[in-house]
This record gives sequence, C-alpha cells and structure tokens, in this order.
Amino acid sequence: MPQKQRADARSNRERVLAAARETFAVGGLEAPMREVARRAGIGVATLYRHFPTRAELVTTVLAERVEACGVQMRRALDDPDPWRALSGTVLEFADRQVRDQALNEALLGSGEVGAAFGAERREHAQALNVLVARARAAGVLRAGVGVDDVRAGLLAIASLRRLPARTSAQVIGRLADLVLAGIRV
Amino acid sequence: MPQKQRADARSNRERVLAAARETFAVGGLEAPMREVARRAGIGVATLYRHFPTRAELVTTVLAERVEACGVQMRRALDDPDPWRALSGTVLEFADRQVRDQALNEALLGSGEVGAAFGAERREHAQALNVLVARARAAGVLRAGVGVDDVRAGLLAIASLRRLPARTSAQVIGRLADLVLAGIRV
DNA sequence: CCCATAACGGAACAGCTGCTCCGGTTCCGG
DNA sequence: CCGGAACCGGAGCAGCTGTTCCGTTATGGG
Repeated sequence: MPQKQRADARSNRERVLAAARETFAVGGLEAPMREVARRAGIGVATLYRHFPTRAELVTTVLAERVEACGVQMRRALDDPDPWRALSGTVLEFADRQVRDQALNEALLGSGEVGAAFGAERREHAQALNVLVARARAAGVLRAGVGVDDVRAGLLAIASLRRLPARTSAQVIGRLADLVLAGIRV
Repeated sequence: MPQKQRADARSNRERVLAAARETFAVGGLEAPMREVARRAGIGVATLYRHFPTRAELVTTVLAERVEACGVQMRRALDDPDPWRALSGTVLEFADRQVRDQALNEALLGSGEVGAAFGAERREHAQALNVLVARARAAGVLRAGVGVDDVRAGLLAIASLRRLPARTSAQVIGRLADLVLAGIRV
C-alpha cells in the first residue's frame, strides 16, 4: 500500500540514503544533518520529511550493514574448522571497521543507536559464544582464554575508530593479528 | 617576579585547577568550561582570566600526569629485566587509563592538546623503542613483533575510553593481558 | 493542459558550545 | 580607614547543532 508517494519524493529518499551512507562512513555518525542534506543536493526540511529524526536516518543506514554482519556470523557458524571460523570473524570484523567508520556504534555503542539493534547484538553475542566454545573444545585456544577476552579484543578494534585515517588501517590490522596471537595456543 | 597577584586571585586559580582535575577525569576533556567554573564556584570570566583558552587549562591540568608517565618510563629503562620492563609499562599504561579518562588524549590524541606535548611523546616513543629492542634481543618476543605492534596495543588500550564506566576497567585489564600474550614468545 | 496538492527549500527557533565586555566588588598599601 | 587598582561575575556575542514553519515549486490525475 505504499508507492502512493510522488516520483520525485522517492528519488529524493534514495539520494538522502546514498548521501548519508557516504557522509557517515567518512565522518562518523556525528556528521551534521546539514552536511547530509547538502551532499544529497536537497534542503534540510526534505531530509526531515523522509527521516523525522536523526536517529531514524542513522538506524536505517546502519540496518543493512548490521544484517551483513549477521550473514557473516551465520556463515562462520557453518565452518567446520573452529579456528578458521573464529579468526575469520575477528579479521572480517577488523576489515569492516577499516571500511566503515560508523558501523560499530550500532554493534557496540551504548547510546540510542546502539539500543536500536539490541536483538542483533544479542544474536551476535550468542554466535560468538558458540564460536569460542568450539575453538576451545578443539584445543586451539590458549588456556584461560574465554569469550570475554575475545570480546575485549573486538571492542578494542572497534574503538580504534577516530585515528588519523591514514594510519588507522595499519594499526587495526596489526591489532587484529595481535589479538589472534594472544588468543591462540 | 610573580606573586604580585592578589591573594583571592591565587586562591581562585587553585580552585579552578582542582575543579578542572575532577571534571576532566570524570567527563573527559570535552567537559564544558561552564561546568568547570560552576564546580569551582566562580564565574566563567574569572576562569578565562586565569587560563585564556580552553587548551591552556587542559594542558596545564595534564602536564603533571604526562610527567608522571615520563617518570615511569625512565624507571622501566633502568629495569635490568627486559620483559618485566616492557610488560610493566604496558600494564601501568592500562592502569593509568582506568584511573584517568583524559590522560591519553595528551599522549595519543591528534588534536591541539596532543600537539602541545610533542616533546614528551617523542621521548616516550624513543623509550618504547629501547624497551622493545631489549626485549627482542633477550628473545622474549614472538617472531615478527615490532614496536609498531606494541604501539598498536597501547593505542587500543587508550581508545577504550568512552565505554560504560562500570565495565571498562575489566575490559581494559583483559585487553592488556591479551596484548602481552600476543607479544610474548 | 490545468490546477489541487504533495513535496520542496531556506529562514528561523531553541539550546549548546567557547569566549568577551563591562559595571560592580574586594583587596591592600599608605 | 580610605581610595585606586586588581579582580570578579553574569549577561552577551558568534557559531555550531537538531528540528520546525511556511511561502514557493512542480507533479501528475482529470
């Protein structure tokens, strides 16, 4: 029953989403609404007509990426090799972090945006539990390493956002390797 | 030739510094100047008379803590046990991070406040070089681990600021152990 | 082709920030 | 104890933010 909106309205909605994706990826989730509107080539009022509040725009943009993480998680759960599943998840997480400055506030943030993805976060946490349990059962984890340690590593990788952009990719890569080295037996 | 200022002026300066220490440690370096002034029980104009700009207040408050880090670094350089020197530095860094939400922007931040401590940062970097080189020479480091990896670990620890305060201490502790485990042979 | 009306855009509002101006207050040497 | 200089405090400025109001534009069914 939608599709009643005018053609220009729908096209503008797409423009807004595209602009928001770019803007948030580069400048983080705190990027001004005016900046998104300007990049989309429309006025702020139009932006607010499509997304009545800032949080709504942010969650809409992030929903698709959070879902992509879920897909990756489910794929890891199907991997018969426990270490490859766990290490792959860590590396993939680091890689997403390098490419998207905004994703992690949805997965790890404590504010309004974080709360909007509570269900997905619980699902990811549950999947991580399973991955770590399998890895431990396979004997590839150093003694004493638990889910909380892996989660600490992921949190650290995610927190490396806001670094001089040029160096952050290298630092994140090194840290991911470091975390894996610290986890493995 | 100082000491020409009136008694109330000097007392107010102390009040400002005390209030700034509290405020910055709890709320981070972005805490509003009005908040510092209110906590000190004075007006904002008085605050700005003693510290003409926000950065000046911040650097004054941080200078003493940065110096404390320098002391610790020099002590580590005197330690004959290379691994204890390096691991102690990492753990001490993590501990400071837990106790002070603001220190690391001076040591690692890329903004104006970070630039103000360029000399100290270079000194710390140099000391870290030495510590890592000694540890490697002693054969306690995993093959391929370099200064950049240690620095990535420290950066990660520092970036864990802005977490739900109750959990951050545990997470930081786990991460510090994880980094050490990833570095050691 | 026309015009009701959905959709638009920019000025404007409210609230935050760092920082300054200026009239009133307080200290302290003589 | 007095008076001028040193000092204080809050109102105010400029600039940022998210969000809304309302006059203007232009889509598309008849």
